[in-house]
Amino acid sequence: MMVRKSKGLSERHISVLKFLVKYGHENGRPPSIREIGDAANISSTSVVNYYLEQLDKMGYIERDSRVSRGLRLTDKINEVVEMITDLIRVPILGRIVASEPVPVPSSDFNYYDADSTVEIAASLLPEPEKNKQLFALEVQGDSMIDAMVNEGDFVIMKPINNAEVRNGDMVAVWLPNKDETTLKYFYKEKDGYRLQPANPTMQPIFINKEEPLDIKGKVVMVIRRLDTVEV
Amino acid sequence: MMVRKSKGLSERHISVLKFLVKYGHENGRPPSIREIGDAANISSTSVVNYYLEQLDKMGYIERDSRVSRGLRLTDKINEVVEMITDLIRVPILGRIVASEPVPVPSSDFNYYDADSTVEIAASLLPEPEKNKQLFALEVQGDSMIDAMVNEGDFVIMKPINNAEVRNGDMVAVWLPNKDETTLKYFYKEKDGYRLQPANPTMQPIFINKEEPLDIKGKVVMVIRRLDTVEV
DNA sequence: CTTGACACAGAACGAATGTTCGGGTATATA
DNA sequence: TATATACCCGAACATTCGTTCTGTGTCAAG
Repeated sequence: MMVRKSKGLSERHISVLKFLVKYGHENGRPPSIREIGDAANISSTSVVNYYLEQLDKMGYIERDSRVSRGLRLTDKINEVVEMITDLIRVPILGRIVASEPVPVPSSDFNYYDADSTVEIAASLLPEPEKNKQLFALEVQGDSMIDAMVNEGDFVIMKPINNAEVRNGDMVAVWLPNKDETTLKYFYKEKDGYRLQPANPTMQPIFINKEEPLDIKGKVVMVIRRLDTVEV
Repeated sequence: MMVRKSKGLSERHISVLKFLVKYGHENGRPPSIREIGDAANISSTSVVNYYLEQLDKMGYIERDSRVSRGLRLTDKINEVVEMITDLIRVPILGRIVASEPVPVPSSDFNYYDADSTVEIAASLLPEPEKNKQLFALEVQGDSMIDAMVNEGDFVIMKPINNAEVRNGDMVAVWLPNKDETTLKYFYKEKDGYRLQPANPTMQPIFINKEEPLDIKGKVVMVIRRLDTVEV
């Protein structure tokens, strides 16, 4: 039998909320009661309704009577977002500094220290990025300030090479001629490449076709931890 | 009778798309066929279906057969966003510079030059801000750089006074003691106020309770025009 | 042991909703 | 004039869907 919790959200509440988030994300509309039942292994529509009433009273959703798919998640789900979001653990491979090449995942070996990971919500990632081999780099110093990225931030990257890059991607680039790593928006142009800083007050770098340029990865996310109290 | 357009979107297509955007924004779910009919003055569900089929073929929406509210807007609506979004014309009252007080709308007179306006999509504004007396200021120089706002940007503001400001608002403040206008996040603290720059690398300003401080308006939007080609 | 709250199933009902079909009108084209 | 096409209506139909009602089993408090 199911374990009964005295207060708060039971497993069923959580699995319903999870499904509401997932379904809405995938379909752009709320699910029907029967769809919720299928997903949460509830065989009776009345029981689904029973749980939806509770979630309504608890303030997690709002319902519209007699309207198909008439429910809406409220801001309160943010309070339990850890319970309902699927987290992806991304290994922190090292640091990113202007003066050094960025570490990249080794293809043949897959050992990562369990401690050095960051967790990111899968729902925040674009679909194609989800099950890729993502990795994280901690930003050291303020040398990435022209990418609006600061000391202590984590840059989540997807490994891609020079052939896979597309215009407008923010990429980590190693410039052998300058011995420099940089985070820039990438644009291919007539006679070479333009690397555009995210900070609009700063000037782009132009790279000739002949110059070497080594794209290490595409930035899919930047995380700035704010749990430390700021004055 | 209705004017027939040979190609592209007719008035009905547009009014349907408009309603899809509006309804989805307000209710968090797509409308039913009959709801679309009511909004677009189409009396027959079959005619609504007829238009939805066309919008589907044209790529503006995707449909799921036999599913209530089974439709979804695609990215292609962005191509016709000017046609389907309601625009609000906001008067440009002048410039904002660090060394001068900001212009504010005069309450007794309401004449604005028709040329000096910016148009913003109503859908991008929070609901309560929509029908307020908004005004725009063009940013001159780079003195607002610590608010991540640059030369040429437009700052859309809602006039509010010292009593209406709430913690976390980004506000335009005139500091008589310094003869300075600044854009900062506002926070009330024990013994005064903290004005926090949007740029995290810059330091906040602390204002004592006794010091004068004149809040001119709340920033509701910043517009950076990118239609001019950048090199 | 009785009682009542809780969690659940199943069925039935009616309203909401998508689909389909026959028919109608205006405009343009051959 | 004949014909095709786009646009539109109303009605009927079949699902989908939300709602409601009856009943069952568990468990803790009295």
